[in-house]
Amino acid sequence: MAQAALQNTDTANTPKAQAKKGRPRSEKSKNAILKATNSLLLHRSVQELSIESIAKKAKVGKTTIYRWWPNKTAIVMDALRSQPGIQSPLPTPKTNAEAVVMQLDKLIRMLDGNNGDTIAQLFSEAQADTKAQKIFSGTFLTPLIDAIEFSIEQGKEHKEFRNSLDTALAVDLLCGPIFFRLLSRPADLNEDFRETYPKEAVRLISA
Amino acid sequence: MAQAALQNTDTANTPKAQAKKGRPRSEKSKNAILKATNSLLLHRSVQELSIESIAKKAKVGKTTIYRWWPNKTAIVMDALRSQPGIQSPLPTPKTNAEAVVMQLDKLIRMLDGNNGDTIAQLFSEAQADTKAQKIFSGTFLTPLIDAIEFSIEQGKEHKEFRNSLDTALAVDLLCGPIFFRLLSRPADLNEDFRETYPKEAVRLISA
Amino acid sequence: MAQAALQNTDTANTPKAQAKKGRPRSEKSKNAILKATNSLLLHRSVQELSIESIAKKAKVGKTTIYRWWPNKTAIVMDALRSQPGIQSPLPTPKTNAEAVVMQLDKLIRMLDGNNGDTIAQLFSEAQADTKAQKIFSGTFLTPLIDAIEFSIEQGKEHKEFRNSLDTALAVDLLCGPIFFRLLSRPADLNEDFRETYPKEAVRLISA
Amino acid sequence: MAQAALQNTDTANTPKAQAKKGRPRSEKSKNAILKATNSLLLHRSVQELSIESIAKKAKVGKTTIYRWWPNKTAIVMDALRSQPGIQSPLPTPKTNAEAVVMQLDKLIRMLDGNNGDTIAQLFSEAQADTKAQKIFSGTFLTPLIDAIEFSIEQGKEHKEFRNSLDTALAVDLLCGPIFFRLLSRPADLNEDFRETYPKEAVRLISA
DNA sequence: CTTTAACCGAGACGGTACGTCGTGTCTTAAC
DNA sequence: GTTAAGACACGACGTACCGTCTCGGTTAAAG
Repeated sequence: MAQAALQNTDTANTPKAQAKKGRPRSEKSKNAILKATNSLLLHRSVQELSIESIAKKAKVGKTTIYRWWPNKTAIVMDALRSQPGIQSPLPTPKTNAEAVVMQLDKLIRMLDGNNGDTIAQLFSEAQADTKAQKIFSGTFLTPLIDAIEFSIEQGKEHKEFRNSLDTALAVDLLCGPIFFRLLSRPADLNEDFRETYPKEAVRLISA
Repeated sequence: MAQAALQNTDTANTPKAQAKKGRPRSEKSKNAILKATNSLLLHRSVQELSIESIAKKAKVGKTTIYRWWPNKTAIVMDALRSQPGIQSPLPTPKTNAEAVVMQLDKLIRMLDGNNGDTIAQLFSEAQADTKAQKIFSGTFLTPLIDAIEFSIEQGKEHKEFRNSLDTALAVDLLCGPIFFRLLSRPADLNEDFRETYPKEAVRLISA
Repeated sequence: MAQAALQNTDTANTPKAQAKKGRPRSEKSKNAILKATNSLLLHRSVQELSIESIAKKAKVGKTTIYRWWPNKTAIVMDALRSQPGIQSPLPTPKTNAEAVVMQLDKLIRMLDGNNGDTIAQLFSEAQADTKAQKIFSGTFLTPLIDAIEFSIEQGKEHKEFRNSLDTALAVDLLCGPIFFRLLSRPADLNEDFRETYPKEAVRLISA
Repeated sequence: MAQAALQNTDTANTPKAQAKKGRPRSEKSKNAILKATNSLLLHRSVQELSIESIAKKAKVGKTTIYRWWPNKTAIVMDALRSQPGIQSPLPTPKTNAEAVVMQLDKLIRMLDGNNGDTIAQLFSEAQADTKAQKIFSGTFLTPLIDAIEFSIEQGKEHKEFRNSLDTALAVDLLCGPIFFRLLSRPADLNEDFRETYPKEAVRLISA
């Protein structure tokens, strides 16, 4: 589901009883790094953000950063996730069409505002850097697409959508315009759009 | 019109007869720079492309590059434009709906292949860098959007599209899915998609 | 006496019966550290030798090293000492002049070969680092100088050397050339030199 | 001759008419670097001296340093050379023995004081680092040894020294004690030593 | 047919950030 | 209380590019 996007992944990786040796990871440093990252992103773009500046601001060694994150994209994704209010749960939808509407609404909400810029920039970096690509897709894009695909498939089974609907194309039709606005005219990704677009879009593919 | 996108701008800047003294701009250097840029882009991304590497490959002073282009984005846009076969003219469309289909077809054609990656990367850089933003929007995005908007407006006048259609939204609905594929699953931006999507999309907004 | 040089100092620090609590020092770790140090020094200089590499090679925590040795110089000195064959006893000399000759011969023997490089490098490190200075002087240099000074003083009492001989200067005259060769042309610190120099040097200061 | 030691070498490298392209080397930066180096060496050892600190103090890019000097040793040697008063010319000696005395006197003078420490440290670094070795030997040690060797050879021809004298050994006997003091008891490398040692040493090898 | 001025290549310049390494200290669980 | 493991803050390394700045040397229109 859409709320899986931006969900922290490192909660599930303590399978049973790891024989941990050595000094454990410092939660303090981790938090300082994420906080510093969010703070710096208020005034600069992801590309302008340097690992050194994060380390300096967080009063942390660069090594500590490199030890735990493979690249800048991964840090920024984690930093976004750590923001309170990102993970609001969706109310249970009655129909699959309604579920899609809610997912789109949530997506627009997430992309509107400061984080929108940051996510647009991450989307960007992913275009050039394979590593960033993987991180961004795996953490954000794939969960989002999967959730919508799932709702559409379900909707097809429940006869909410016609069976001839190409699921992949439907996802593009639903999400594409949102991202296109984000990337080309972010100012138009406003409340007005959020209120009208999701229903309109779902109506279109239902036809 | 769509063919305005990627159109060279430096044809219009010789207003009349500029009484230029001094050595004129070296066409040889200009071509060497654009050629080197295209050549380097075959093996690296736009972000990996450095001005120094262009200068070195083109056997040209860095100054010469900085004298004529404000930033990397501008060089790359020029380099793309300089490729033969980019500027194929469209056949005259019979209806405005057909015009839109042709424009979308051309867009997909342009984004499919090597240049697609490069354009995606330019789109990216534009997210962070205001200068790049201006160059990319002005040279590529705005002409594209304008052309489609124009066709839609004309179509509304000729009753091909309903008058209640929000032109801006229609552009997003038409172009968004294409760019979303480009950025999220570029492999799916293939010939098959090119043949089916434009008509389907126009059909949708005509409804 | 010269044989005091490179003599282990930690034999005297078990006064009687220390009521030691807790886990005793691991001899195994100690030996592993010294062995690893000697092994690493075969392929790299003292300055290139890192505490981390010793710890890794010896499969030992860095803490263990820092607990027992104050610095790299101390480890290396201990490692040199731990090599078999370093501590050959001198035969009893008949005269003090002969004693000096034997001490010089032993010194050259020690500096010739692999250990020569290492000692030269220790000598070096001592120039910059006060701690290293103390360790190196106390463990190697001072015992050496003291022993030679002692023999000369004795020799002056026994009329083997003239009374006007400046003892400190004599030590410089005897040892200086050896170290100068070591540092400037180590290849010339060979067997030939070892056979001729000590006698010649003592002859000179006897005049 | 001894005064060749520490003599700047970059005065002779403009053979005739170099077709110099590009921006010429900035003398201002060069001087700032050497000055900063000397200044920093007053309070720290050569090993403690970092390239970054030089760059910072001299307000110069690190690249500029790396462009012109291969390593720290080379910078420090140049910095020493650049000090005024280092290059005092020797008065013409009457005999070769006198020449040697004067060379030793000059050497002691050079090693006494702040620069002595620095040279001792350079001597040190040369023990471990092959590159440093070459620089130090070529710039300082070899010229010094050559000069003394030359005087001795001349002295042998003029019957000032006996023909059976081993020139290399003589150099060790003359210089060794000076360096040994420098490295082992630098405080004893004082004016008193400078006044008595050279004559005494030459007297010894003349015997 | 010389001036004159903009252009050109080369490459040095002060900077910033990179990702890595080693330092000496620290914090665990295991013995 | 020591040990192995290994995380920590810190600082320096040498490299790559940035965009700017001199140089000496073209090149062509203007005088």
